[in-house]
Amino acid sequence: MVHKDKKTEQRIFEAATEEFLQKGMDGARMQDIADRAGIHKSLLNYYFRSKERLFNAVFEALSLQMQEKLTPLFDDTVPLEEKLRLFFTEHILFFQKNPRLPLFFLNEIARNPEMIRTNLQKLDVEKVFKVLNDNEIPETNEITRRKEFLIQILTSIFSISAFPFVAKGALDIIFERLGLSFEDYIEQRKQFAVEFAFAALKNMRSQN
Amino acid sequence: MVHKDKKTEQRIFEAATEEFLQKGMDGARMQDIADRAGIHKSLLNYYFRSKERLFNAVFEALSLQMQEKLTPLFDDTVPLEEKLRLFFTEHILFFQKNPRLPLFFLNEIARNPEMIRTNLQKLDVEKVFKVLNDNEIPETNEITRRKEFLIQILTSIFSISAFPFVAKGALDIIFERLGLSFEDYIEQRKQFAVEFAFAALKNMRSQN
DNA sequence: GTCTATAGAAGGATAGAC
DNA sequence: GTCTATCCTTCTATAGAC
Repeated sequence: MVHKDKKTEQRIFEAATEEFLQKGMDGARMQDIADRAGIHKSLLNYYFRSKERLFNAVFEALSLQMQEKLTPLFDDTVPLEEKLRLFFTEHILFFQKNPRLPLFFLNEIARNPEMIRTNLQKLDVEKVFKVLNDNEIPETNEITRRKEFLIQILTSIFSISAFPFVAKGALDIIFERLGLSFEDYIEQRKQFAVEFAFAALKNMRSQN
Repeated sequence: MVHKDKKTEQRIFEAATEEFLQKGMDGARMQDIADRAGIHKSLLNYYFRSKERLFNAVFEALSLQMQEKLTPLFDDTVPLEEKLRLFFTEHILFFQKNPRLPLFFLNEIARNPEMIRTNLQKLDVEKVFKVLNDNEIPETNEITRRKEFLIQILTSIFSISAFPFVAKGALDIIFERLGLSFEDYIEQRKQFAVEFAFAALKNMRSQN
């Protein structure tokens, strides 16, 4: 529930963010957003005109937030292992605070790629490549092959921190039967992710 | 579109599977399912009584299919690298044929964990552990720590093959800007996944 | 088993009073 | 700016003819 003393527009926006994150565009109800915000349904249309516009406002803010948090740039002088540690720490902490975000994000993109495409104009893809330095990537001959290889590595690294949150629902069920807790698992993952990724990169380099 | 010569019930079921996979429970429309099947809307209720029951039937069949395909058991005599190759080949091929399945699955579980829990009674969690042999897991002292460590490894391995499909929508946009294709990326991943996971496991073992 | 017709409910959006 | 009342559309589900 959103606090009463904030401006109505912001209360609506925050309530809508919660509702959309939890139920997605299709599952979210304008009535439920109004209830969360503690205001009348018709005010949603007064401030944001339609459900679609309200959703777009929320989605745009969230994807901007993700971009800022998830594409950190590292100095060349930072050693690889330390770089991975910073990378995973930042990612996992962010997802701990926003556990529903990755699944929401991927889901809405899949459901409506055309609408989303216009919302992602600002995404600076080149920045993603700056996460690793040249000397940390196994050598290859051609430029294209190298780009493809880098993408394989980056998606693998990213998946190590993002996937547990995307799969949280399924993992909760599995962990319950094994007597484990998701929270502990995530705490351990901060360390494990570094070791796993570092071991992989170190070993692949020496193989090449 | 589903073929006319099949039994109505099966045509409905297949049409519903397509619709639910594409739009999810909330976004799917009974009218659209009927259109896909080429029959009248009211027949959906005649055969499956309600949207919820139709969804449950589809979900149960899909999760059974996933379980069968995604928890292969390996012989102890198969070497680790070969085991990983078989594992990733089977997973990625399955996801290539059913690219929407992982996102659909994780999404529906997140949206409705209670309803889903009853649908997953048959999930044999212990089988998941049989993917790796004892001697392929870095050594730890306590039993619990060991179980936690194994889960870290298995979720990492699983994410390497599943995450690209979960994130397909976002990757499509990124790849488009980089002049890469998702299909090529997946083909390359069959080989890359083995190398990455093998390198990580090999190096973590020697570290311990 | 399949169709037509329609009920009944829910959800998004707007008009208008205050 | 905020609320009440209401419209209109969409969607699920059912009744009943064939």
